[in-house]
Amino acid sequence: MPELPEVETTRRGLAPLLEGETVTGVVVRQPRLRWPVPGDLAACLQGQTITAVGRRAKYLLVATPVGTLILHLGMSGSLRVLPGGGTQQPPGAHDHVDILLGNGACLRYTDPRRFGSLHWTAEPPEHHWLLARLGPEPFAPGFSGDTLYRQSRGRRTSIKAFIMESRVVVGVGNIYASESLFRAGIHPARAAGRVGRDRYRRLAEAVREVLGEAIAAGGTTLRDFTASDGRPGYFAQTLNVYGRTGEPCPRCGGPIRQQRIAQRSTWYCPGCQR
DNA sequence: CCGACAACCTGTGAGC
DNA sequence: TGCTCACAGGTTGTCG
Repeated sequence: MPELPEVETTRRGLAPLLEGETVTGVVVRQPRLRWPVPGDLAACLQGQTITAVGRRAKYLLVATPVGTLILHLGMSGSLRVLPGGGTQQPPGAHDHVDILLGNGACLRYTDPRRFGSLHWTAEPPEHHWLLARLGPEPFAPGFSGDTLYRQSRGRRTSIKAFIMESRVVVGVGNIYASESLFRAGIHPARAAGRVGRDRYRRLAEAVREVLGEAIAAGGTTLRDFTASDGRPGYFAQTLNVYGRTGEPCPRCGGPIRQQRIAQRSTWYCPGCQR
């Protein structure tokens, strides 16, 4: 999926196209996503005017006066706005949901692997069970090296698994975990509880830098991500270690190593990261 | 409570 | 060319 920068890129692309529009219809072709699409989604959204498109962690929040559509793109999801109610582009096998808008456009949700989800809530979205236990946003004051240090005391899990925990900080997925740890000079397999305060301060800064630069570049293009306007992101060109097995480390020139850590492929420089 | 792992899906690319 | 296998951006739930 889209990691946080891709979701934020999608949000920025969608917001001006959706805000102020009224939902005139909802077509659900495939309700079996990560969680079933609510059967009454059409009834909830019908006739509502979209007031804002927000984001919490990797969830997109489409707000209306009476409730919020909570959308997750999973590993392979994407959203596009199509003109002409989408009739000019007949839905493909993985185009699971269309949300029709008053101006004749169509918000189309596509997700081959179906790890994404759509929820509706009439409550403030932060109260929803999916969002209630999330940790701080990386750019919020609640996220810092000091909080990382405190939370990690006694933790024996790898620091890579630790910074990918959504209760610790949201938005650090598999790509940016490797990239952040490289910038901070920390070995991804090191136990989280055995990293000192100064190194956590560097890590917090690295997370903000990496995510911030990726957002500025419009996200990372890998296999199947494109921004909502169809243009690719350009951050992939600036990845230091992710997917670069055997290539020279940009800092020391030694070969980048790949290792399975926290059940996911992980890349690091054994010379620069301790 | 903690940590490891399975599970949910389809598509793609490598290797034979 | 075609088959099989490993792996892919996420997250919850379960088990020991």
